[in-house]
Amino acid sequence: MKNRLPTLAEVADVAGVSRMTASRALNNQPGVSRAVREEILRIAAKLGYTVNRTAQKLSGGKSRIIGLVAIRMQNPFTAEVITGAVRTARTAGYEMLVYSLVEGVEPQPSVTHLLEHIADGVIAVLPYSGRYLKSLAAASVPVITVEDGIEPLDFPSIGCDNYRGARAAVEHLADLGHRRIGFITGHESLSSARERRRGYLDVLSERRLPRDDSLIAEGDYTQRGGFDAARKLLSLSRRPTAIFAANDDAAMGVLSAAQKLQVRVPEELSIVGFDDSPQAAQVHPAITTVRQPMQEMGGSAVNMLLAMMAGIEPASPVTTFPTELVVRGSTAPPSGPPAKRSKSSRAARTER
Amino acid sequence: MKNRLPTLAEVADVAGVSRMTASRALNNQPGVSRAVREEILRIAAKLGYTVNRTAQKLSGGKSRIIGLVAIRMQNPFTAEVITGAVRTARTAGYEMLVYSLVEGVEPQPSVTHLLEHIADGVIAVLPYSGRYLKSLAAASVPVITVEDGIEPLDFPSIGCDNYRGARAAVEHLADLGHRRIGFITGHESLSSARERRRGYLDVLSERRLPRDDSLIAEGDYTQRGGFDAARKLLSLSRRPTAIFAANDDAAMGVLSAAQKLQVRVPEELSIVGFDDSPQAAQVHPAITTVRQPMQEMGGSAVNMLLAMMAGIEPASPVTTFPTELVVRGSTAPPSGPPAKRSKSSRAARTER
DNA sequence: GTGAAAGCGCTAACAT
DNA sequence: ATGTTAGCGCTTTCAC
Repeated sequence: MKNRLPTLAEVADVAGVSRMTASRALNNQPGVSRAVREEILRIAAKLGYTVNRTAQKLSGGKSRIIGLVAIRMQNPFTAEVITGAVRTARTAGYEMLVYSLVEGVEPQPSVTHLLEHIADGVIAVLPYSGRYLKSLAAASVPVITVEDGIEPLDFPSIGCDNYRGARAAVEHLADLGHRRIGFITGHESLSSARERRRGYLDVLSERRLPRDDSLIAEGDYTQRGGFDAARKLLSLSRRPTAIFAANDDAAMGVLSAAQKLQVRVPEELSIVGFDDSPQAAQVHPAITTVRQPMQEMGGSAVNMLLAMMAGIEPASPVTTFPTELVVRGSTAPPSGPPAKRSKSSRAARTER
Repeated sequence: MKNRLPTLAEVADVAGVSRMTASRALNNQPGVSRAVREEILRIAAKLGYTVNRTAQKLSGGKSRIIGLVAIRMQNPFTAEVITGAVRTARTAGYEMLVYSLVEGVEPQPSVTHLLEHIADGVIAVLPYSGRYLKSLAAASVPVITVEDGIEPLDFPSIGCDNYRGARAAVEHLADLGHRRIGFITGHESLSSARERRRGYLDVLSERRLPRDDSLIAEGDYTQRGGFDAARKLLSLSRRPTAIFAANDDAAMGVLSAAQKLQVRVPEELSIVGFDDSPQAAQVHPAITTVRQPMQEMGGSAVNMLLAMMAGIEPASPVTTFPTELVVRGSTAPPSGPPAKRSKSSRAARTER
């Protein structure tokens, strides 16, 4: 623990060359003879030398580090994005460092300064709010945001098609024959939440399904929020036969609530979520959901960042990934006494 | 994005002082008149200046950054430890940066070099295997490990009392009157898993409960592993009336399996987990578990690291936190036809 | 191919 | 109370 880490100078000394030669050899740059280069590499390995990337950055070079800020890195969406980003970054020879904001702990005035000093580029997985946007736009290194919702802003960002995803979810339920479809909202301050709600409402009116505001319950993208909202919906005198939750965490809360209230899923209640988080596939019944390719989105963020670092601005600031409905055990045609099935249930069968 | 970040020199220039004076003012060091100090602070704020902590570190000072390496930062144990660590670090004026290893992606030869170059100390949340231990022991900055299992090694580490925790879990089931208690193991390469198993076996023999190897199923601390193991246990001709899973993820897998096989919990099957992960409280029924204070453990790691950075070695290398049984809905006395209740169920009542 | 000089942003140590 | 010098580990630029 008191050991100093080996430096370039030490490697150079042992090899009997200048630091520049050692630097070139270790960075795969031309201008070093084969023999000398190999000798240097051997010595570096023996000494356990690793370049100090912050010194590299300080001296005007690249650190080959990508920074990532996230607000709650354990939430499934963020975690998956990070995993995808780490994978792609490492493959490209970059390391990745995460700066995690924790609720209730005041961060730096600028959430990116720390990473800007260290990294060559920054990925922000943050709710796309004005609070953070300013510091992102003024950054000294390329920044790209990954969000499950994208405002049409002039800022490089990656997201998914929330509106169509939500439509697919509700259409699936309608196709199955459901007519009373509840909705649990996300954080309405997020555009993803507003888009998903819009998708829900549009399908309702297109299919001429009754729009009943009591079927819309406030959620906040958390499991607990989904649980509470579902309790409300399930205690209505005419309760919904299906619930579309704005994300998988909330959908899992719905499932818990149903189990607690002894409402059988999917027989008495169908549930659809959004995200395709790993957890959603693990519960029983597994949750039908709208998949967004979170790992790919993280990987794509890295690739775009790499391009931006090379001076290539993205063709379009906003990159939208398509979503895909994943049908699992939590959805089925309605079957309780209140449901009247007719041609709608036949439609379901043809579609699937 | 092309903006350079303001530097100390700029602040000093605007204030018309030397860089040293600016540095002293910004770091709350003595030797600056009140008036000058306030002026410098004002200017720094206006310019949006933030100190470059890597330059601070490079120049021989402290970066006031704590690094944390973790192997899968989204697993509940790690995530909770990180949250606790971030909270404590920020409170102490430190920033925290996470280096996340991802399965299937080869990391640097030394997993800590990168962080050692940046941080003043490193917290490792890694399986305590020889693979990583070497680089930790040889680090250039203080390192402490947080693990759900601790080998008795001469290395600063924080863990919990897995053996007693496991005992409490199994005793709880025995007290309730269960006699056929299954166990789903963790990764047997981890000492936490071996300790929990030992606790299980010891209680079995102390209580003179039948030891039946078919009641022990291999798990790996994952939900999927718990699911598969539970399927095996639940398809035995004489299946257990209770299952103790080596952690909460596995316990949630057991719950899924039970629900899939229409085995009612807790009426026909009691389930106990380990960790008290947030998720375990959110499912239905909520899972009885052995709580280990993960956030506190993370915070404690930061505090000990801070002390070590100040030259104070921990009194004992190993810090063990106590565990606590948290009884929730997933456990109840056995009641199915196979169970014969007698004095054991009475014992349960007296104890609880 | 190889090396010397200068400097990135900052702070100890030593001035004044 | 304030400034100067030197140097952290590295890379750029410009020699040879």
